[in-house]
Amino acid sequence: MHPTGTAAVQLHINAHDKLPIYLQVVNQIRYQVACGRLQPGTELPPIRVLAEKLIVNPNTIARAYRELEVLGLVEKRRTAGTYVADPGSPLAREERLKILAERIDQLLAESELLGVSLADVTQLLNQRYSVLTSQNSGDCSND
Amino acid sequence: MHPTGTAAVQLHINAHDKLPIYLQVVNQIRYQVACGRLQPGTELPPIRVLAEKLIVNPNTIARAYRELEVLGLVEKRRTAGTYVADPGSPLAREERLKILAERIDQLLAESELLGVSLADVTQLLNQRYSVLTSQNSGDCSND
DNA sequence: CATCTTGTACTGCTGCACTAATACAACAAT
DNA sequence: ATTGTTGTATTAGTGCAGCAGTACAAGATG
Repeated sequence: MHPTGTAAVQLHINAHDKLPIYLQVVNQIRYQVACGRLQPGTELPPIRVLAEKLIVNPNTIARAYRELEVLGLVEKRRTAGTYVADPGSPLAREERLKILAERIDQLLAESELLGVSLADVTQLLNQRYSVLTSQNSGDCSND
Repeated sequence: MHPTGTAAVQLHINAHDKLPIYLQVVNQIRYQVACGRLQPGTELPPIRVLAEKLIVNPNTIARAYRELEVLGLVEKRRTAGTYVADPGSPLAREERLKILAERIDQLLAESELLGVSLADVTQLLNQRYSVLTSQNSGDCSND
């Protein structure tokens, strides 16, 4: 028996949202992991449990967990549950950088076509960062 | 016969691309306007003509033109054709920055969720730039 | 005015993403 | 070994975006 039990992950799903349910789950867990609210080694709720709680099909949660696994954020142990992966894991970081590399390649491709220099892109990057961080000051609040 | 004729817009459509045809058209025209290859006042090909050239349905081109109109890039004169909108340089510049800002915002949101710092993003940006420029040297060139 | 060319509107088809229903496989606990 | 719990796989249903077929409205053109 586990003294800690599974994590009481707090998720809010909007069925009317244009974003797919499984992506809503993915994003919220990603965010909670990123901000430390869900710590490495924590066991996530079993697929069926979370599915029942959110009133969706288990397959939907399964897909979300699979996405998270690909992202290197969680680790599935066959029949023993799903756990938050060690963020310091080189493999996890490698995966994350790979994802970002794709986005960056797209960005650079567009910049090329628009005749915008790397320096301008960098400047715009910092500029947007400032704007976005000043808006999203609410960082990983606890309730 | 028109002395100037309609612009011989050079578009390459990939039917197998995951990106919708009408968006491929939109993007390519956006780029060509942004980099000055299509200048203000230029008449775009009639919907049917371009549709026939690309072997797609006129409605698909119509949708693309409508999107471009919403973006303020083109101006439709009821039954007299579609023209590249007037505010050339400022709008073109504006368009370019708008396009890049979108991509950059997506990139930053992704980075935040993945717990990757701005510094890392910047580093990765330069890294990918080096890789890509050593391979590709495509630009807004005129053939 | 008659006609041509332009963009528009409406309708239906198709493929795909998302979700669900259900049955299966594998390891842990006892 | 038996049982329970875990994730997995397969199949089908549903809604919608993208696209095409066709008929229409309206200004240009002679």
